[in-house]
Amino acid sequence: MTENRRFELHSFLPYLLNQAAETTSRAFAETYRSKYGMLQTEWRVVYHLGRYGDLTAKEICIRARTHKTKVSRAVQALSQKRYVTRQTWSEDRRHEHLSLTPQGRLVFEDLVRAAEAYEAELLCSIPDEVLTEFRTLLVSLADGKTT
Amino acid sequence: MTENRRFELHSFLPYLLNQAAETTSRAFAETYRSKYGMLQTEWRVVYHLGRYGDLTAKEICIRARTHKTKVSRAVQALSQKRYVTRQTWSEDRRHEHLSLTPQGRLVFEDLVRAAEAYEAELLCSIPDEVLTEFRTLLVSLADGKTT
DNA sequence: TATTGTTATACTCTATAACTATA
DNA sequence: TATAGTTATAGAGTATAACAATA
Repeated sequence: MTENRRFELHSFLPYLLNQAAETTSRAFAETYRSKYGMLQTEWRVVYHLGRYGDLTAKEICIRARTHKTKVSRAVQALSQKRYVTRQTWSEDRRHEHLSLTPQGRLVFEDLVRAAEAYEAELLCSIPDEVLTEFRTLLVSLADGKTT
Repeated sequence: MTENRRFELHSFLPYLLNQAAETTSRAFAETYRSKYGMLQTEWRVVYHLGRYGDLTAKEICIRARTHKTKVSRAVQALSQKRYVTRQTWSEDRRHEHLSLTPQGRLVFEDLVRAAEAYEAELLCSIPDEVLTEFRTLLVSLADGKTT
């Protein structure tokens, strides 16, 4: 900390991260919103079902670090849109197996393609080593580790 | 883009930025919230008045990239807390000059110290060159520049 | 007509508590 | 009792339109 450098909000990391997150998320959110009428948690649920196969709501909560109330409402919305089906498991009727419908799988595949293309565009000018370092730093900040 | 690497949400930049922004912002927000009962926009308004001197609401909107409705409500709240005073300008009665009260200035100084300490803690293990590069990247992402 | 600032409204995201049905 | 999932509610952030007062 240099004593004679004044504090600048515009270099303050939480502020910068917020601005960057807002800008980059908004553009992608516009994709799943306008094409499929989905919200953020819905996209995350579709992603996890598409990427890891059928899961219960509980498993999605853990993998996506998302609270059960959010997952519950997302699944309800996705079910109404016919992107996800729910089936009570006979051995323990508290669990529901969630699956993508064929239509839901198409949505998943389309959104993954869109996400890849969008990220490639965002990062086209950044060398791989820098990007790796950047991601590592973001993960450690996200995990609340100061080291 | 390597063809045989599957897309991972957990490396997707908007997702990572969101997580990092959430974690780092929450900790600092807890400071101005619990000590002074302030919300995010209120802290930003106090910061701009403390850092740049008296301003009109309009000027804060421009500098802080914040919509006038948010600034309006923040100023109202700060005025009730006696951190900010508002004075209509005689030459153009549509403008209001906003100033920190002495109490508001103490809040500003305390929060700037807290922000500096918090950021130092967040970044203690990151070399200066990396940090500079990191900030530059965040600014360009926040500005929506792909280059 | 244009500008500064306020009010109203709605939507998204986050967070928590209380509830159900099952076990 | 504990667990999976639902419903209700509130706070915070974002966005837009309509408005009043002033120029």
